[in-house]
Amino acid sequence: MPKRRLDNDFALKAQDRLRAAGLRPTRQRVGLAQLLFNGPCRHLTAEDLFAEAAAAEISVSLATVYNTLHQFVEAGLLREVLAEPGRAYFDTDVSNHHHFFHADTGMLQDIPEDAVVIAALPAAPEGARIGRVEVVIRLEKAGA
Amino acid sequence: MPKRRLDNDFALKAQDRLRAAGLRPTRQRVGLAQLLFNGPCRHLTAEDLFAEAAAAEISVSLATVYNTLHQFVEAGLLREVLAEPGRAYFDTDVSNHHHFFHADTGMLQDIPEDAVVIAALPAAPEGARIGRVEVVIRLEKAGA
DNA sequence: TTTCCTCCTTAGAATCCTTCTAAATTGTTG
DNA sequence: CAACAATTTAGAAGGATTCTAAGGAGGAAA
Repeated sequence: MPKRRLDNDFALKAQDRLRAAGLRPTRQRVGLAQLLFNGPCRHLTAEDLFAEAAAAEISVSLATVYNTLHQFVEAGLLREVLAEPGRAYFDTDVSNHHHFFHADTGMLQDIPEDAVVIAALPAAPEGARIGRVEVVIRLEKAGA
Repeated sequence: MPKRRLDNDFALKAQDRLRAAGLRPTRQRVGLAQLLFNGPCRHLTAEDLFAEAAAAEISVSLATVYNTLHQFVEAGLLREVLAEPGRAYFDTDVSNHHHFFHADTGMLQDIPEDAVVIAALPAAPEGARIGRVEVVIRLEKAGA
């Protein structure tokens, strides 16, 4: 039984994950997948991930970070969240849930799925079907 | 009794509206307010409004359109809606309602308030209060 | 109405985030 | 290992929005 470092384990898992999604497990994609999916779920921007990669000495260009994030969204590995205009946030939690958005800090915070109960939805207009229902609760500072 | 053209009536209404919101009724703000608030509610971008102003021969710079839109949001005359990353939409309907977002066309469509019923919301985190609850229902093309 | 002061508008540059480009590299398959 | 297609890259390009510094306009008071 070959000895393995933890890093390699993670790398292998990431590889499988990518292959399962139909994405070639390149060095860059594996590295980014490790950063994204090892550890707890969180929200980040492309720049955030680019900085993390640099810190982790994973050599990758910003263009590839953008490409990879979109491919991961496409593949269902990530979700894109709308919070602020002019900046895209990505959520490593792809399960069905909603968000608080702290208007003062620009921070996103998860809301567990069952904390929001939607009792009625309209029918989709002709020719369309409902893809996803996204609830964002904007938060202001308390003493306003 | 002085004779008045319809335009002037609208202009007077817009002036009052601006004054009530604490905004000086400048030529540009009055013009934009007329474009925005005469006629049915709708969604538009800064560029849309800039083009409408040009078409209506209201001389105003793009910078002022942006400034004015934000001031109107601040004053509660408009709402900003999140739909696509990288582009801000403004909604002339400030009443409580939600939106369909057509993923293929980028179009926003209003949902009457009572078509979405939210039965439970989480409490706001410590130090914050809930500002607004925004529901966006993403629509895909039907045959997908 | 004239003055004065402040707020507002402006054109253009600047900035920010994101995508594109064309060339070099890498993964995969035979 | 060769060959091919997919991927990565740096830098340029793009689009939306904000900033800047200067001139212009509202309106309160004289």
